[in-house]
Formats: sequence, C-alpha cells, structure tokens
Amino acid sequence: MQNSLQNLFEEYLTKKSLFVNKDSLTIRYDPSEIPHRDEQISVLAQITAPSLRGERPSNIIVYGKTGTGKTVVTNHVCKQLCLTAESKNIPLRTIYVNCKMNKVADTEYRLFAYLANSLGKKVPATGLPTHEVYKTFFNALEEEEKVIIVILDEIDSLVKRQGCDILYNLTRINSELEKSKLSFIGISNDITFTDNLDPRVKSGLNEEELIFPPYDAVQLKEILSTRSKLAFMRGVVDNTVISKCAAYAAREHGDARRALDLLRVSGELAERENSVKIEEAHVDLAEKKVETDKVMELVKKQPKQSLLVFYSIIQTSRNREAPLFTGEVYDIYRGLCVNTNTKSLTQRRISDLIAELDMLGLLNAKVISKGRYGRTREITLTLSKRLQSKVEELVREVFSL
DNA sequence: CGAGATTCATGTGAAGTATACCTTTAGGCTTAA
DNA sequence: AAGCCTAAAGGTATACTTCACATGAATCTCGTA
Repeated sequence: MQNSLQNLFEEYLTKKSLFVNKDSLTIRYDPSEIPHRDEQISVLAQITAPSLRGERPSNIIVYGKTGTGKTVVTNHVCKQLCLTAESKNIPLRTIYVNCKMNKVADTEYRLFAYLANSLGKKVPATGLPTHEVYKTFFNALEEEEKVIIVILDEIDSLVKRQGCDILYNLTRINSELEKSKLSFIGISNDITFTDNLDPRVKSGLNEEELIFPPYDAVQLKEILSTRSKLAFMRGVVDNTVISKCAAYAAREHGDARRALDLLRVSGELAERENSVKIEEAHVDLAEKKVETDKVMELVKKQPKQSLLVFYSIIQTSRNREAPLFTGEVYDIYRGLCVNTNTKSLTQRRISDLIAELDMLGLLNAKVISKGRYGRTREITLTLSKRLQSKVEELVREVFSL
C-alpha cells in the first residue's frame, strides 16, 4: 500500500504535465490581455484616472452577467492604477470586497469590519457596536491619507439582504473625510438592482455606469485560445476542443469563467488518464464535473439547518413531478430533525432559509396564491437528478444518516 | 349569474430572546519605594 | 502608592423565536335579473 502510493507520486513527478501554467486558466489569474473588453477597460480607466491626481473618482456601477469579465477587468484596471501610483509615489489604494461571501461581508457590521481589517485594523467578529466599527474604519481611512477605491463585488446581494442603508452610509463617508478620499466601484450581476434603490443612494453611487455584454461563441473561442497557449504544452489542445468548450459556455449566456473552467478541468482529466492531448470526450466529462464542483462547493458552505431543509426538499420531490409547498417541506424537515437529533427551527425561519436557497440559485421558490387553499412558496428544484443525489450523499455524510 | 365577502396557508414585519463576544471598571493582589 | 490581573457589569451583533397582521385568488354567499 505504502509502496504503491510512493510509486504513484514518483510516477506523477516523472510524468510530463500537459500544463505549463495552469494558473492562467483560473479566475485568480490576471491576464495581460483581456480580449473584447477594450472599451470597458478604457472607460473604467478614464473614470478612475483622476485618482492619480489625488482627486476622487466618480462612483461607478459595473453591470454584467457572470463570466463577462467584470471582476477581471476591474481588478486589472485597479492593479495597473496601483502600479502607476506606486511608481510615481502617488497615495492611492484599492480594496476588493466580495459582498456575497457568507460570514465575511454580508452585513453592515461585517462589511465595515472587513474593510477595517484590510486597512490593518483588527476588528473582532462580534461584540462591538456597528458604529464603533464604522469609526475604526473611518479613522483607518483618514490615517491612510490616500485616495481609496473600494470595489464591492456582488453588491446586489448585499442590498437584497440588508437594504440600501448600508450603501447610504458608505456614500456618506466621503463628505466627512478630510485627509482621504473614497470612491466605489460596485459590481452587480443584476441590471435592475438600482431600480428599487433610494434615490439619494442611487444618485450618490451611480455617478457612472458601465455595462458588460455577454461574450458570443466566437469571442469565447478567441479568449480560450489565447489563454490555452499560456496554459498548455504545445499540441495538447486543438481547435475542436476549444470550440467545444466555447460552445458549452456560450450556451450559458457567454460565461467566460465557465469556459475557462471547462478547459482547465478537461486538461486535468486528460492528464489523469495519461493522455497526451485533450480529447472531446474529456470536455464532456469536464462539463459534468465543473457543474458538480460548483454546486457542491456552494452546498458545502451552507449551514447545517439549510442543508437539512435542502435535503428535505430533494427527498420530497423525488417521487413527484408537481412542485412542493413550504408546509410539506417543513413537515419532512421536522421528521428529519428527529432522526438526526437536531433541534428543529420554526416554520418562520425555514421560510427564510428557503428564500435564501432560492437566492443562491439552488432551487426556485416563487410565492404564489392558491386562492382558497392559501398562500405559499412553490418550490421546484433546478439541479439535475445526478446532482440531487450527490447532494443527498453529502448531507447523509454530514449527518451520518 | 356575478359582485363582494370569506377563507386558507403561509408570507412578512417587528419585537423579543439566547448566545457569544467585546470593553470598561472595580476590586484584589503584587511589587517597589 | 503604583501597577497589574481578574472577574463582574454592561453593552452589541447575530441567529432564531414569538406574535400579529398582511396577502391574494379560489370558493362561497346572497342579492338580483
């Protein structure tokens, strides 16, 4: 056993990798070229450029669906901005926050805590008054004596959860700052997100806006082939593979991240099979794996109670085509709590948890009225059968069912 | 027959509770003069 | 007397519960044609 493991590792080392630089296919990678985004880049650069003269740039909201390059472009421009500033000794700083990340920046308190933290101030996870955390952040800002650009990724989910007061407070900070200047780049998947915003907030935050259209299949192909040249050894990827990845991703509203994931995972699968090049079959396998990984990642992050609720929903809908209602799910959930020795939450809370699962895209829950028969959420699953059973498996593991 | 009232099942908002954690402060102990 | 540590007091955020009211179309009711 031990020996074979060692063999495996040694074999792995001697084996030639298909990859030269796998990082260039991940989302963390900042490519030097971002094809088909010249316009967005230059607009963003123009808007943020005043920061180099110590002026406060306008606040911007960046719209676009997932994988249209919002985050990459924003980070890219900010990085270049910072590099320029650094070389010329200009006081400038950018902070990136993802507002969707659970338990990181999804409330006002946590957002300020995160921001303060990234300016080097330690703030405890709980206990302080929110205003105190706000002050800590504010003072940290003043101490910097810089122009500071805060990038709020997935800002729409923050607003959906917490309302727009947070944004109001954020936009207000500026008028109180003396030594530093603050501006925002909000990134949103939802184009309609400013519609329900308080007009004061809207005018403050939405000084400029920038829209990222989805990529089409041709553009995706181009992106993929640029990146694949960086990522793979020569002759590993051929055109048909790239076309296939692009086609799959184009089907999903032109999501470049997905396309890159597909290509990377295809490569990994091919490598694992000791294949010398990526075959179309690998892409098909990768398509499944990418989807699975994405969902499983998300599910794993959910708190136990949400998992139980989700599990109840999957269980109930298994033998049924018709959509489920909150009440049924709650009954199943209660039973499950007894089985797993878990303290069950109230229906009120479950109602909120279901709404959260809906927000995460793990299911569809629509509030409907059934007339005489009351009002409820109509719940349908969006995951494929295969993924459903994967989730079931995971939940059973967690609760050792 | 049709307009308006009724009804159901649960959505939804507000206020309250439990828990975990924070800072402040007062008291007690130690130490150095 | 000054300095340091500790534990209690008083405060907050968050996740959840409790309470009370809101919702909205299918169904019922009853007056009218």
